[in-house]
Amino acid sequence: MGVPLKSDSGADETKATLKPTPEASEAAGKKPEKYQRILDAAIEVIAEKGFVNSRVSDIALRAGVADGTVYLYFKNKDQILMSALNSAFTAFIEKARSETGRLDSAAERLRILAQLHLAALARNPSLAVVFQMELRQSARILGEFSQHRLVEYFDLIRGIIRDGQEKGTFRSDVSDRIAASCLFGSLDELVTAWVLRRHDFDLVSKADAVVDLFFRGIDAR
Amino acid sequence: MGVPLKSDSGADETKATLKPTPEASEAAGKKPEKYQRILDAAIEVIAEKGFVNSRVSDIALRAGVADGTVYLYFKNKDQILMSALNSAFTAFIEKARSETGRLDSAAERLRILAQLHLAALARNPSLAVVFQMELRQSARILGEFSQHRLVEYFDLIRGIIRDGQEKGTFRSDVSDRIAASCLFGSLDELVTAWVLRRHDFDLVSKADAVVDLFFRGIDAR
Amino acid sequence: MGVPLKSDSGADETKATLKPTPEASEAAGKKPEKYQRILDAAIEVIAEKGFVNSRVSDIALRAGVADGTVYLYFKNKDQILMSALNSAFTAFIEKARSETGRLDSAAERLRILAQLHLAALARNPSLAVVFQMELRQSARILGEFSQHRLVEYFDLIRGIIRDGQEKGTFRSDVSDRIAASCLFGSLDELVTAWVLRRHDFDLVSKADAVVDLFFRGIDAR
Amino acid sequence: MGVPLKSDSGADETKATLKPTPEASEAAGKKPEKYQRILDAAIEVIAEKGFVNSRVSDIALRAGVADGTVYLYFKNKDQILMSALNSAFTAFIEKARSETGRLDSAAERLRILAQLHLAALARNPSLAVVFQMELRQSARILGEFSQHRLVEYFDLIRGIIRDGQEKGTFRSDVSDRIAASCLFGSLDELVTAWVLRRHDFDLVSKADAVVDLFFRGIDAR
DNA sequence: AATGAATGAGTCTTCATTCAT
DNA sequence: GATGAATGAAGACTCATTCAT
Repeated sequence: MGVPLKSDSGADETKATLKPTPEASEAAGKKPEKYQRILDAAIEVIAEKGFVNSRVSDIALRAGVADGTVYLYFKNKDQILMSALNSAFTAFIEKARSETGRLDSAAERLRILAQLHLAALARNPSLAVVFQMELRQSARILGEFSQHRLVEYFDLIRGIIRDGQEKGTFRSDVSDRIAASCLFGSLDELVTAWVLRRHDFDLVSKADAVVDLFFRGIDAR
Repeated sequence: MGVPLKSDSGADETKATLKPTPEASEAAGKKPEKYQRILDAAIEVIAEKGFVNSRVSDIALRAGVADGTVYLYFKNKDQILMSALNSAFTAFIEKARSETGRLDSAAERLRILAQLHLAALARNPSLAVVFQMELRQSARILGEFSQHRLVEYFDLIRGIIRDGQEKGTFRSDVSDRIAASCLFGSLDELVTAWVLRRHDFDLVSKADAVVDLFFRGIDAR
Repeated sequence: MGVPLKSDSGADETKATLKPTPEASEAAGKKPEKYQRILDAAIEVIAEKGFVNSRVSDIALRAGVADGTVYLYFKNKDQILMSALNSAFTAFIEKARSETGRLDSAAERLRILAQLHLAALARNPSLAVVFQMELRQSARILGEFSQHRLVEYFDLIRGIIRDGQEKGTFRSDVSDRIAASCLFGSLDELVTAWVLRRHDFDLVSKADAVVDLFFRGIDAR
Repeated sequence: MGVPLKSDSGADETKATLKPTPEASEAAGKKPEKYQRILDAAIEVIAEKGFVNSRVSDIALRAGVADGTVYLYFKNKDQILMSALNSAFTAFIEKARSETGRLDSAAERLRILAQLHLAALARNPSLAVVFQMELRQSARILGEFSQHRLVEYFDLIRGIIRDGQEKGTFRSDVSDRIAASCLFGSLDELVTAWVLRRHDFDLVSKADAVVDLFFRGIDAR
């Protein structure tokens, strides 16, 4: 799974949409600033210890609030992870759609997408850890959330591929679903390796190699 | 990560090597039959509920033994998962090495590898779930096990790719590491989709499409 | 072993020093009242059933708190016993030092000490049971605690004896260590008998007989 | 409490009485040699780890028998400790009675008794540990055993003291019960110190000093 | 008689969640 | 809204004891 995203603190012009609408109704009348602080703390803590090994009190401590305060902003522990993944995802998807939308070439759009994917995670290593390590779990444990959001992302990729196929840029004898799986899987695996190897290489600079391989294949001819 | 494997019940001619060496010395003087039964039960239960949500008593119940008996064969709950991943991995790697070893063409070896990868997981859906969902977790939670074993697999793939590059079959302007990541990631993502979508398509039959895409790329020309 | 002490509820003028310093820093920001309640409950329960047969839930129940609450005040079950012994010991030693300090005659100081020893345990029969029955165990099981605290008490006794020897009140041909052992052992045995015979005689009133026997032996004439 | 004794291996002419009648009927038709081996192993293990921390399997291992075999000779774990204490006690008491019986002077009998007490424990340090550390526990936990056996010992001491009082050797204004407590307590405390200080002094040679102190106190003149 | 694999009852401890202040 | 002390359900693990061989 592993999914690109962009934390609260990064959006440019999309920021306005994200902050004020903390993808839920939880943070009703409370200070959204504290909501975000808890979310950021949660991502850090979960990245360090994993979701199951993270105590709500750890998160509260890191966020500088009391344990009980967490429950003013989140229904339960699961919702914290959910919200963190969700908000990051939303930010990423928004940006991905807007950035790729202004391009014509399907190939160029995929290249940009790959760069955004890697850049989003490279920018926030903690979030990257959470996405690569906790998302699959959550897929089954925390319900269908991730699947829905991932499907959005997959649909974006598949749409671009189909577009390229219709325009004759891409081979049409390949299922767009499988092609999307391969591209996503390639990027995802790269991020996982980057996480497991503790960021010992530059992630974003690998985008071109991956996309190039995806485009041209490994065959010598 | 997601990793192919083959449970006890699957090996053909390699079976002899696998069964008698239940990668552990734990089950010293006890019946290896019971060891395997607990392992199989564990895989099923973990596949259904996830590792953290699986009770040792669930596993014991499924295996038809008393709770305490589990601890005659495994040091603790973590070791059960560890052993399951490990034994399946070993079985897969052995088979992969032997099957690919008898081929000359690097391309053909990759194709076979992809088929084995998908077939191993398709054959044992529970194990597939465990690998796709729990392995990354375990990478961080249960220590470095999975990384070491995965590296073995990666090295196998990379070796074949480098061989193809040296023989001129594959492009040499692509890092073997990145290429291996892409191939593995593509297969892995396919399996994850298959798991999350509850096996609603035939996994093994997709091997050719993935390998073909990996070989030739998506570019129309 | 068996050691006199005085629980929270008994100090006269020394109370102020004892209560505010519940020899622990554990119960940081929590109500010290609850800390003491758990300690008292623990002493009662342990006195009745012995340490190993006492459930933490028994203690919690007796203290009128939830099981988990015990762990807000004590690190684990061992620490409960530790703290009980320690706090009682501290209270006794303080009082013993202050009471004997205001006397001149070594003989008189030993007599008072013996009375305090017996009185402290007679006053809190549960604590007496714990001291007579659990302290030796704890010497080996819970670490060196009891030894250190007992040494304090022995040193107090030995100091008085040496003083008497120097002043010519006591025979000098007797090792102060052995003499202290005999006096302590005599008192301790008396308390043990009192405990095992379920308090069927008045403990404190035996102090004079014991001291008298001890004196007529060690007295220079 | 702490009680003198003499392990199986030490009795001279009393041995015959002890071995063949392993104070119970447990070892019915089994080899008494194995019974004794288990008992000795138990004493060693319990001395090292304490009763509660000793596993039956530890004892079996040390005795060189299977776990289940222990239960052919002993009803349960408690009975092992019980039997160990009991058999040692019986051996000691028998010897004490016979040795003191052949003397006339009450003073001399007490002196010999003290020497036997210390010698019995000094001879078998493991047993000494068990007696000093586990006996009080067992007094309450394992039932009334120790009390009954201890009463035997106390009665022996008290009888000698009363005899001395009647003969005018000892002061009559001292309760024989208290005097016995003091003598026993003094010896017991000495042994405890010897155990806790890991045998860093010679135990038996202290007998005279203790008895001397006791005498000069209780002596009519 | 001896074995030792199997049993399963028993308990300490953790930690998400609540709620009185 | 914020706090954090209190709650108590839940579960991994141990080990005395049994019994089929």
